[in-house]
Amino acid sequence: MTEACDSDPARPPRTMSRDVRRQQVIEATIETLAAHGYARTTLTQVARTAGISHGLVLFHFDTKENLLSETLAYLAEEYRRNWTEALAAAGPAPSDQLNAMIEADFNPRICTPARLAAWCSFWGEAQSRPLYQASCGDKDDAYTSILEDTCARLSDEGGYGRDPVHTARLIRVAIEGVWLDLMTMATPYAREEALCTVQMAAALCFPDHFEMRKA
Amino acid sequence: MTEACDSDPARPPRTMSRDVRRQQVIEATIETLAAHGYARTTLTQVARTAGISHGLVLFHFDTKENLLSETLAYLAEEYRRNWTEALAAAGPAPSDQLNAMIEADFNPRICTPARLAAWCSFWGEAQSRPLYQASCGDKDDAYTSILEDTCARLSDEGGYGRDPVHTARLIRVAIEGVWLDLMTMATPYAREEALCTVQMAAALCFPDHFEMRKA
DNA sequence: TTTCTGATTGACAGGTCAGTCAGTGGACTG
DNA sequence: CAGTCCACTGACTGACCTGTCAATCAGAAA
Repeated sequence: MTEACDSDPARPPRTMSRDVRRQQVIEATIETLAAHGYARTTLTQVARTAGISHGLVLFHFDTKENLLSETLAYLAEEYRRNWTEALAAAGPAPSDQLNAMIEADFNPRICTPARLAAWCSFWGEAQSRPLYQASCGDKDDAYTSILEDTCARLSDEGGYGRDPVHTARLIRVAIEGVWLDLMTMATPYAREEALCTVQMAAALCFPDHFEMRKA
Repeated sequence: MTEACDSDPARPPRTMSRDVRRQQVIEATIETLAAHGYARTTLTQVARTAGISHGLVLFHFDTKENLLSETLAYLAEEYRRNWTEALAAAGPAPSDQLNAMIEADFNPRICTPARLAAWCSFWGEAQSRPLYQASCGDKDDAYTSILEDTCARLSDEGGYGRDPVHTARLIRVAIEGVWLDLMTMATPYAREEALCTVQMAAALCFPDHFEMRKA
């Protein structure tokens, strides 16, 4: 019985503020989804990962369904904020903005094995649950329209004459495709390698603004 | 006791009836996965879809786990045979072969909503189940190496100087990405439109051999 | 200190599901 | 016709999981 030393002043307090506890449970849910998959994610397992009782999980989230949909919303919002901030930090040139959006998707902070696996779990269930489909779809709708706009401006600026809708779609599906690779392959290639693959697509579309890097 | 002579065509089709029933159950499993998602796929639901008792499902497949992994193997084999046959039917030119492999992935027979949804269900669980990961991975390994070889020959023939590994990967992730679109979008674009997106990627890589069609 | 409030626990109820099993029925055989 | 085989059924069991609830506990307020 080596309970954490009661004298340790750094030990987290037994009770926590509502928001802190909720975020902790959501992070535990992401970990559990990644480790066991959607079908084997139980409240008891999430609670164990978070180091609390399963009753407390329901105290904060009412139902399992609600916990999962809030977790998805959390991931979607995290994703949105990530590329929004990257876009704001990038230069005004369309090529800089396009590159910023691409690189944002491979930011080590959000492109972790656990988060990718959690996304994949939700995709697998989304088809049969309109609630999830909405979250996944909204995430993409915003991203897509900005991406199309950026591609349109870059195409105009460089005189490429590309159709922005199809160009943006190609880049977006390339990103989702390498994500799927990173998730489902037994020994996936590096995140850097994944980024290069997408940048290769951009270089093929806009050769004067992107270079074909080799991993 | 001699095994039923499944090699003897004159014999009454006792074993064949067994195979027919098994395939029927597997098709019902695919339907159920698509309609309810992996987590809500129960033996009772599969049995109801197939119009039999749930005891019979277990009679033929022993365990639920086994039913699901056999369903995945069935899908993987169906996928493999589809592109293999397409390749055999195509002309010998690398560009014909590449186009055949791409078009095969959008063959209406395998690119149905139910099958795409079933694939997605398995992807969502594969991360936490080495058994599934093997089936998904093997499927891709064979496809990838042929695709890389075809890209290499096409690149040589046309003097494109493309790196076959990265080019093949881009085309493959584009395919997987549009598949994911078709699965997760509330109102996805047409299958024909998806095919065009992938062919656009091929046209960017090999402009003298593919044309940029507009949907 | 006492009181109050809200976080936290864990036992429990209700329900679902995978897997078991004894028995049924139809087809084939002798 | 009697016997055998085997696909097939459906009631049943044991395990597990979600959600409830009364009791407990920690910290803030009075």
